[in-house]
Amino acid sequence: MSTSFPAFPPKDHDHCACLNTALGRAKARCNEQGIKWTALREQVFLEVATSHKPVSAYDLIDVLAKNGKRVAPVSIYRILDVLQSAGLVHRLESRNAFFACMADHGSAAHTITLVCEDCDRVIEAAAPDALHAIAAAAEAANFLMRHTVVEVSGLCADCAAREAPSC
Amino acid sequence: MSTSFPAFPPKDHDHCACLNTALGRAKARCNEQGIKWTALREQVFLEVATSHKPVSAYDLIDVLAKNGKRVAPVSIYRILDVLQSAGLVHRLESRNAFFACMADHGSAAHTITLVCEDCDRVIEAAAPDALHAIAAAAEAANFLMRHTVVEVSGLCADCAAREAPSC
DNA sequence: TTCTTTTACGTTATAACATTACATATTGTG
DNA sequence: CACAATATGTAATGTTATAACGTAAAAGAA
Repeated sequence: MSTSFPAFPPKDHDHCACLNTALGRAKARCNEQGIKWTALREQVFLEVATSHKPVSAYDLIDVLAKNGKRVAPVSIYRILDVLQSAGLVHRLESRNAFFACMADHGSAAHTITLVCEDCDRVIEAAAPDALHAIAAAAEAANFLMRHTVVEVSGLCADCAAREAPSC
Repeated sequence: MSTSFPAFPPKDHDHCACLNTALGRAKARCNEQGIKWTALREQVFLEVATSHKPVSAYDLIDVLAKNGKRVAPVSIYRILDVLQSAGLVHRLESRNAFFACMADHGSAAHTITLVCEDCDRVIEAAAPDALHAIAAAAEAANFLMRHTVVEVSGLCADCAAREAPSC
C-alpha cells in the first residue's frame, strides 16, 4: 500500500531523506507565499520535523539551547505561528504541542490527526468523508464553519501489537 | 425542528429551567455511577452550566470567589475531572476550557462540538456519520481509536447574520 | 550609495493553565 | 464509636503563552 497520506512511518525509514524532502517543500512553500526562510525558522522547523512526535514550544527551546542557540518563548511562538500559517506545522490542540506536516497539502486539507498514546507518534490521515460529514452537521446546525480540529488518540499498529502480544 | 441535539439556544430561552433540567440529570447520573454529589461539585457544575460559553478553571475560581467561596486551582481541576468522567462536563481542547454537556448522552456520544468565534457559545451537534467516517479512516490507517476530539469553530447563525447584515 | 520602511528577532516581565506532594476533614460502614 | 475511604485544603511549583517595547537586519526607494 502506498498512498499520499501513509500510515505511521516504519521505525527504520530513511529519516534523513524524509527530512530533506520536508525541508525542500517548506522552503518552496514559504517562497510561494512570500514568507522569508530565515536561519532561525529553519532550525525550528527542522527540530519539529526531526521528531515525528509532537513537541511543545518549551521542548524546542530546550533543544535549541543544547545546540547553543538560546531563544525566548516569544520568539518560538512567533516562529511557530509563521510555520503554522504556512501550513508547515500544525498544532495538536489536545496536547498543546506542535508537529510538522509531512504531507504536501494546503491548510484546508481533508485530513485528521492520529496520535499514538503509547509512542506519541503523529500522522495525518486523509478523511474527506469525515470532513464532509462534519461540514454537513455544522450546516444542519446553521453553523458557519471556519476551522475544524479532528484529533484521534489511540494506538498505532506497532504499539497495539506490542500491547496485545498474545493474539 | 426539534431534535435531542438542538441548535444554539435562543438568547431568550428559559435558562433557569434549562439549568434545573441539567442539574437533575447531573445528580441522577452521579448517583448511577456511584459518584458523590457534593456541595462544591454542585457549585462548580452550576457555574459551568450557567454559562453556555466555555469557562476556564480560573474563571471558575474567580466566580466562586465572588460568591464567597475560595477554592484552589487543584480543587477545581479535581472536580472538573470528576464531572468530566461522569460525562457532565466536556473539555474544549482548542481553548483549554470547559463547558457543560446539555444533552443526555454517554461519553461515547456521536457528537461534535461547535464553538462560535464571536459570541463564544458552544453546542454539541449530533454527527454520527462524521464519527463513523473518522473511525473508518483510523481503521484504514491501522490505528486503534480510543478517543476522538472534534471541535469546529466558526459562526453561529445569530452572529453570522449580524456580521453580514447587508444580505 | 544612503535613507526609509518593513520585517525579524531580542529582552523583560507577566499572565494563564495545570500538577505534585502532603495535610486535614468529612462521609459511609461495620 | 472506630475505621476506611473519599473529598477537600494548603503550599509550592511546573508548564504554556502573551504583552510591551527595543534593536537589528533585510528590502526597496531616492
